[in-house]
Amino acid sequence: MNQLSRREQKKIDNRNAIFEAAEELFSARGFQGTTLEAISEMTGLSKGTVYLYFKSKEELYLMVCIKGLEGFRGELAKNVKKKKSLEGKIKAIYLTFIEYSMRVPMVFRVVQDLFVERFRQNISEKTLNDIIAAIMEFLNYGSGFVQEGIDAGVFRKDLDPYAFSILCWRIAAGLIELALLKDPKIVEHDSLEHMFDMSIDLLLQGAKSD
Amino acid sequence: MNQLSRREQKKIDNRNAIFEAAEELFSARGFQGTTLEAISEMTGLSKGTVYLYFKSKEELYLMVCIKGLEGFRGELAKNVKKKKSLEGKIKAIYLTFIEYSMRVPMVFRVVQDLFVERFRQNISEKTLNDIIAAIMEFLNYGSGFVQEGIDAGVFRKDLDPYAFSILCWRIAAGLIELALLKDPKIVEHDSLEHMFDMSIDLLLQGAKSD
Amino acid sequence: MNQLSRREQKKIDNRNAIFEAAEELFSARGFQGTTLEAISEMTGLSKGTVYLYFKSKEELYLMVCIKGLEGFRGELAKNVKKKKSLEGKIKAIYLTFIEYSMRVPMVFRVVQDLFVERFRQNISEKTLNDIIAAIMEFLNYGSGFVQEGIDAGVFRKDLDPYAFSILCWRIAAGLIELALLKDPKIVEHDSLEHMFDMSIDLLLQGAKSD
Amino acid sequence: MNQLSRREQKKIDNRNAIFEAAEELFSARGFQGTTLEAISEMTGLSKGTVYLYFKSKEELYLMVCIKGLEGFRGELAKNVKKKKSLEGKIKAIYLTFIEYSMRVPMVFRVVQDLFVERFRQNISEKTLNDIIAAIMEFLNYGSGFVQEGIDAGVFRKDLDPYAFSILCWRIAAGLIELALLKDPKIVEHDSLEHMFDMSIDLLLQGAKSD
DNA sequence: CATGAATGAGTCTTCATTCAT
DNA sequence: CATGAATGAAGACTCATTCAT
Repeated sequence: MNQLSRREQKKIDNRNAIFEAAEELFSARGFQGTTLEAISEMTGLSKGTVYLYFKSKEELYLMVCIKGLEGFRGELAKNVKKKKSLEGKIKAIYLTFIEYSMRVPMVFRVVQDLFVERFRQNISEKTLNDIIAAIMEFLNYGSGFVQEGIDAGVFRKDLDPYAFSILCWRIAAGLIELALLKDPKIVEHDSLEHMFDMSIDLLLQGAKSD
Repeated sequence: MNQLSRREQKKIDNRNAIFEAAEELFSARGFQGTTLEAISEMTGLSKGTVYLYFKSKEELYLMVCIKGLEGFRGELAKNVKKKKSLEGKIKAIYLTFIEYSMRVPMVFRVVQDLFVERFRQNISEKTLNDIIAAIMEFLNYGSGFVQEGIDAGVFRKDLDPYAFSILCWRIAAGLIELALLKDPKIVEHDSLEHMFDMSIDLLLQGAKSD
Repeated sequence: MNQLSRREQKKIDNRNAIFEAAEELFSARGFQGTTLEAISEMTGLSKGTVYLYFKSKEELYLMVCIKGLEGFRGELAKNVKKKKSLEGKIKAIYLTFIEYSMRVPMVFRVVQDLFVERFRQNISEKTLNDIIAAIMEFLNYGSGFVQEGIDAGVFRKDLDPYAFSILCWRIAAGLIELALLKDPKIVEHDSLEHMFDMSIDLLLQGAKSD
Repeated sequence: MNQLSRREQKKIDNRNAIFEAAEELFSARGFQGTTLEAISEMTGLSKGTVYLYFKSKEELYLMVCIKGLEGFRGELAKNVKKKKSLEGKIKAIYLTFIEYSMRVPMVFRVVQDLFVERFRQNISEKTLNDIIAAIMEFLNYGSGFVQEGIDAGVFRKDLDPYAFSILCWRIAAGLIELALLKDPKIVEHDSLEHMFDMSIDLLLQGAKSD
């Protein structure tokens, strides 16, 4: 049983090693730019071994995306639950997205890429749709709260909840991109923290009625 | 001399043809996704000919980026000059950036790419700095007007002009990314136009004093 | 001893299981098209286990071939014995060959394969000669009856018994190839049954004196 | 013009070299057994070059098949025209098939392979259908003459022309396979020639009324 | 200058075989 | 004996780059 468990552990370790290497490489070099060779080198495993754990480069990519999205989903639910007010919940979504993207940039990068047409090449329609569906789920999650706010008279009647969610998402994404730059030639980190708050406050303020 | 000038003209035409094909293809398919084959097909010139004008695929890419930034600079100056009010000028910068990015996505792409490690690998330090300098120049250009606004009492005294510029830039970028998606699975184009206006109005409103 | 014999039985069972899976797969998909993976899956045994019983994929292939030829030999003897008349015996050989080939295509395949250079490459001279010897044994077996027929005045004096056997063999082979096509795009199975009978009747009629 | 023609000639030569190497290799080793490496080595050209002339291994394979079938078609028409009698024409088809297969064995082998299910793996449905269509065209060509014979009262009324064509084809194929064996361990060439005539005579005799 | 044929390094993927457990 | 994870040598195919014409 000890022996078995050592073997099993090795398998799990290998799988994780491949996964993590993939996360890092896909995130740094994108789908096309990442080679199986690089993954195998980084893990110290052979190329063939990668195929024991994932049936193709694309599946591996999809797994990385999905795992990241699920991690985000969990964190989101937790943080939103903590807040009572509608505004607090919406703000929590916004800031959780930013905070999670900063902590697990791979997911952000990978979704960001998929989202830009040119990186879609070589990725199957199905994988694409799976991920787009996940994104839309998050957008709808946010829209729900916005709608509640409209119904409660807190937000403007003429606000399109879905459009507002997208706006928030894209603004956050725009800022995260900047924040992820390791080399802060353009802006310091302190200002960024400030921008995160400033931007969501601005957004919420704009959404409020009168 | 006539002969010579005709030949010279031909050279210029060829170079331009390659340039334009490259702009379109790099912008639609990215660096890796664009093949020399595609460029040569689109221009009607041979693959070998491309190498007479540019010493490598990468050099061509950089040339295209740089030219795009210069084009943007020109357009920006022109549009800003048209507006009298400070707010109008700032809005002009914001919207010119969006409009130009939609029309010549290449420029937008190159700047976005800088954010991603993988593109830095293929680009020399000098070129990188050149492009970052160009970006900061634009940011400072915007900051100038914001500062004017603060001095004139139109904008809040506590506004950081540079940070505000960056915020505008990133918000615009987040939206452009979405807009550049040809396949509007997530949002329709009409809503986007609306978002462009909504976002800058929101930003300016947030910046104003009181 | 009971323990031992149970273990021994298990060994025999495993060997047989591998053998049968190999027969089915080699016959359906050929040597190259059959993977160890498929064999191991079909038997429920691991890939490594296959190597405990056979030292390579090729050895397994040869074993399967040889066993098939022996099976055919047995069936042939049995069916021929049942028939009293010379013609009946010859017909029995012909039809047993066809029927056996349809039921255990592997045997048929291996003999056919011998005709093709590519299979000779992977097979040792000795094995090749063994198989050719087996074929000639069958041909001579048939020739014997034909010779009897000539001696008895039933068949034409000028008939070459060995050549006639070969003719029968090749005709049967030509038809079997067609019949083994699972996808009856070219001819339906009913017509095939008819062709089997038609062909041997034609052959025997042609062989008869007068 | 001399220069141009030398270049053009080189292209034609290369294409032919690839074609011939492919014919030989496909015929000797089958589709799966033939590697691009082998083709490139045999021609002295690089692997990449093969792809300049044929867009895939499969296309090359298809080309080889088609060219062979067309060569056969031409020869067939010529030889059939020479004969006046129906029986002569049918015999001409039969013998032309044999003679052509002996002279250009690649085509025979390649078609023979396609015909056996296991070699179909890795070959697209389209290629397969193209070749099956060509085979059926030949079969129908033969059937036409058989039908004429039935209508003219020369052949038995109950003869199925298409089935008879197939029978002839398979018998011929069975004999050719044997004849193509370079190493005449089983039968000498003289006997084979005799078998070719014997078999068609037998077939025609069987087809005749009464 | 222009061409485009040729190259060969590089990419994903498969699979027979080995070996530590 | 049995396992199945790991390997690495191919294999088909792509593409930036070169070079003879």
